[in-house]
Amino acid sequence: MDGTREDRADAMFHALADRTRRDILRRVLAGEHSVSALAASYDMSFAAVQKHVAVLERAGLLTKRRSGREQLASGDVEAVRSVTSMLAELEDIWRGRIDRIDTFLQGDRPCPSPPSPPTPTP
Amino acid sequence: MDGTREDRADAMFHALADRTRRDILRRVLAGEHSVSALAASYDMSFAAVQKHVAVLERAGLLTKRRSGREQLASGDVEAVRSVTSMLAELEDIWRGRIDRIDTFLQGDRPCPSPPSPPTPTP
DNA sequence: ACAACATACAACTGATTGGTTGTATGTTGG
DNA sequence: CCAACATACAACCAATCAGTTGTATGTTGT
Repeated sequence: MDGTREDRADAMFHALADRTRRDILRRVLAGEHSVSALAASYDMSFAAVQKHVAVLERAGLLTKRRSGREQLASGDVEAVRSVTSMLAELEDIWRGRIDRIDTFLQGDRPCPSPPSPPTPTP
Repeated sequence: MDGTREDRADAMFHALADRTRRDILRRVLAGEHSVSALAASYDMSFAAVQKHVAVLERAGLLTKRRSGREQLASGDVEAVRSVTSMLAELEDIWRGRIDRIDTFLQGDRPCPSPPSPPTPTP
């Protein structure tokens, strides 16, 4: 049993499930920002913003790079794309349902239950 | 001040940030399932699964339809697509950064700070 | 050197979450 | 009718979360 794939999905969707973090992600996708520059934009403590940045970093959506005494955060668009591809998988599953209905209406084969994903029982 | 847009995003990403819920979503995107049929697939109580279904429903990722004594759940692919489009917005912002660098390298105009999204301070 | 800045991290709090059990309400097949 | 089924919902619990304050550590400009 692996789980690292699903763990990554957990971390990414969780990171995106907070509007402050989504806003931070927008800023760092637009360009590098130091943590304190980010913190200045929000009506909360520096430590709170720092934690949000850490959540985004753990999820891989953001990377940090030292520059003197500042820590410059930058959004990782590849990580965003990997989330998009997870959603694309969901769409594919849905498309599979339609295809199954099509073949059924054509009297083709008796609905051969699609290649269901690992079907974990957590 | 609205917030409903961001509220929807909160609900959707939160709903997706749990592997059991993602698994349920896969199943109901593939085809209708009653809540008890879903519950039978997981090693947790019926009530727990029922709550997961409710979270997905509140996020709009799933709709329920009564059929006799059963409640049939079906995945809403349009909602999945709306999440995809939120991610596409993020990618666009990133693309904007690249474009700005391009125009800068062309000595075009002095980086006219992109049309930053509402920039809320939560 | 040192004061101001940028960051990191620990400890605490209230709210939310994911899970449980128990109970109540409809629905159906025989 | 009624027993078995499908769902709903409340109350509770442990864990996690989002925020706070406080303290420690490294960096820089003068």
